[in-house]
Amino acid sequence: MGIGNVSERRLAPPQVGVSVVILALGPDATGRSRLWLPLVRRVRQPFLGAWALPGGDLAANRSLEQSAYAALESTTTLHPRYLEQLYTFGDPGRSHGGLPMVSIVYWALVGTAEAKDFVEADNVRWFPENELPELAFDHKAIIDYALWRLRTKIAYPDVAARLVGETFMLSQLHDVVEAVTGEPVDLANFRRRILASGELEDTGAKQRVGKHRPAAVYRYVAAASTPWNPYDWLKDDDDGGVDTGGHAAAGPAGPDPPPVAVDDDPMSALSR
Amino acid sequence: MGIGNVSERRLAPPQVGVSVVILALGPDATGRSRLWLPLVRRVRQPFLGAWALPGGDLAANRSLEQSAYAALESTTTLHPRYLEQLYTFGDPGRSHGGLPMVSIVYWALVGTAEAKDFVEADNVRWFPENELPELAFDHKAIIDYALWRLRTKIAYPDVAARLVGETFMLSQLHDVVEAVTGEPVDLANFRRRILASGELEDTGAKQRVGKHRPAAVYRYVAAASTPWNPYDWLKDDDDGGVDTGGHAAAGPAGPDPPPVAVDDDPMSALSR
DNA sequence: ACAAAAGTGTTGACGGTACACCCATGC
DNA sequence: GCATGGGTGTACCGTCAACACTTTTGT
Repeated sequence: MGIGNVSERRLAPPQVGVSVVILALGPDATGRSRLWLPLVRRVRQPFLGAWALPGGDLAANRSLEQSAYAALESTTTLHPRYLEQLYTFGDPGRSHGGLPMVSIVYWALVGTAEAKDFVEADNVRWFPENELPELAFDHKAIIDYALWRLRTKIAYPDVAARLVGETFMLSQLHDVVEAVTGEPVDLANFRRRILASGELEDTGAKQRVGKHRPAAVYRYVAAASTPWNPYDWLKDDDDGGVDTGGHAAAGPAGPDPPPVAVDDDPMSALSR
Repeated sequence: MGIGNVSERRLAPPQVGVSVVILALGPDATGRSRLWLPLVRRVRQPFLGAWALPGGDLAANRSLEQSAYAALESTTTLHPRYLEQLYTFGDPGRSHGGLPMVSIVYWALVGTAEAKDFVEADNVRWFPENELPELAFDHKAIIDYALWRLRTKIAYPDVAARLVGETFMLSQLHDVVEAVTGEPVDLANFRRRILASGELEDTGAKQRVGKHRPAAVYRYVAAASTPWNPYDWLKDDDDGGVDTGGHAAAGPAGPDPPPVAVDDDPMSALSR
């Protein structure tokens, strides 16, 4: 669009995009677990040819979450098991010469089980978190921020659980936490803490990994006081006073507000 | 702008606004402390005449924070002591008939000391949190969300401190916490916990409130591992790898990420 | 029997809560 | 002295880290 001079461009409404930081577990060269994320190669200026977060313009008839989901679909067929708004970036200058740009950024977790169908299309590639290429705009900083968020939340059973498959052994969950934090975690205490949360259910199945004692297989079940996001209030506003559930259980240092439970049907989060 | 039919309007870029939930302490009818917030009366459709959050369009040459600050200035001359991005709302239908609208919402705390100059302009009025009028759009839900955020964070010394004046007695801080949470808090334990945080400094001054023993006067001093926001990474990205400081001190259940320390000079947060 | 991972028990440090108590001040 | 809030002491309890220990499996 040919808006010519500077003063006119200042009045032009900023472009609004929705981007997603998609995180999945995968093996690194040595076989250890590591976080991977898909990036897309830019096909236009600025930063033509550079790698960037998946994203797109916000369509006016879609919710932010739907737009984030659409961006996610552009790089992987995997269903997100977790999708949460991360932050909105909109400072002038971050586009480095393009139009002023507001980016509403989400972060998503996808299960590791399915993560092998890393659809490597022409302009999409998965990178391990510690070997990122040069990134467009301020996307490197955004990814770092998303990783920080993940690391501060990985202690919560639901977050860790959404990085593995539908069912899992406790040792898997433990590996995930150690991979994400980089810190060793006492397995015995981890077991107790995670089980005490009441958010894991023993499926009854056993799984043998080596030639050793088989481990119990668990499934994640949402806690009674479910995750919580601003849309709950929006809904209440419309249909009047539904009990929002005891989020007070989270306590004053609780697992901060707007996570969105994307259960097993990923569309459930989109139809709110 | 005269975009006529529906399919064209869908393609129109959404309007981007920045709004602020401004919170201050004030007395209620019985003299108890209570949260107050300023609202503005809408002067155009939709929701003409209804009360709404202060806000404005996002100017392309301003940062989000600057825009939030500008919105704040439209209702009060008070300087924010705390300013943090709350959430971005952008679902279709929330504008109830207007253009599709994305609202990037901040929340701000202003000190109670100065809060008496509630500039009650024609179209601005302060309301106590429990006696809000009918609100435009989904602003009621947004305010409820901001209040929830405040209540989950009020246990942290810095948040509580920013709701009172520059200096204060511990009993004042205690009153604030009780007013915000609505729960009684053991004063003796509150003292110890808050002092143990290391974020309060004894000014040496004493203040007498009744005819009783005078109380020590404290001042808030930022902790070594300071508050933390995404812009830190953006800055690091530009000038290369400055140590971001030990935000790990917050721990896994820590006081979640993006608060913005608005010290005593409110512009300091805007020049980042 | 042995190796290796699954899973349990025990202890002690720490932080928070409840509540009794002393201190400083004005009347 | 006595009332009133400022400020301290202490005992108890729950949570969690550390780490020794037992159990179950395959070879």
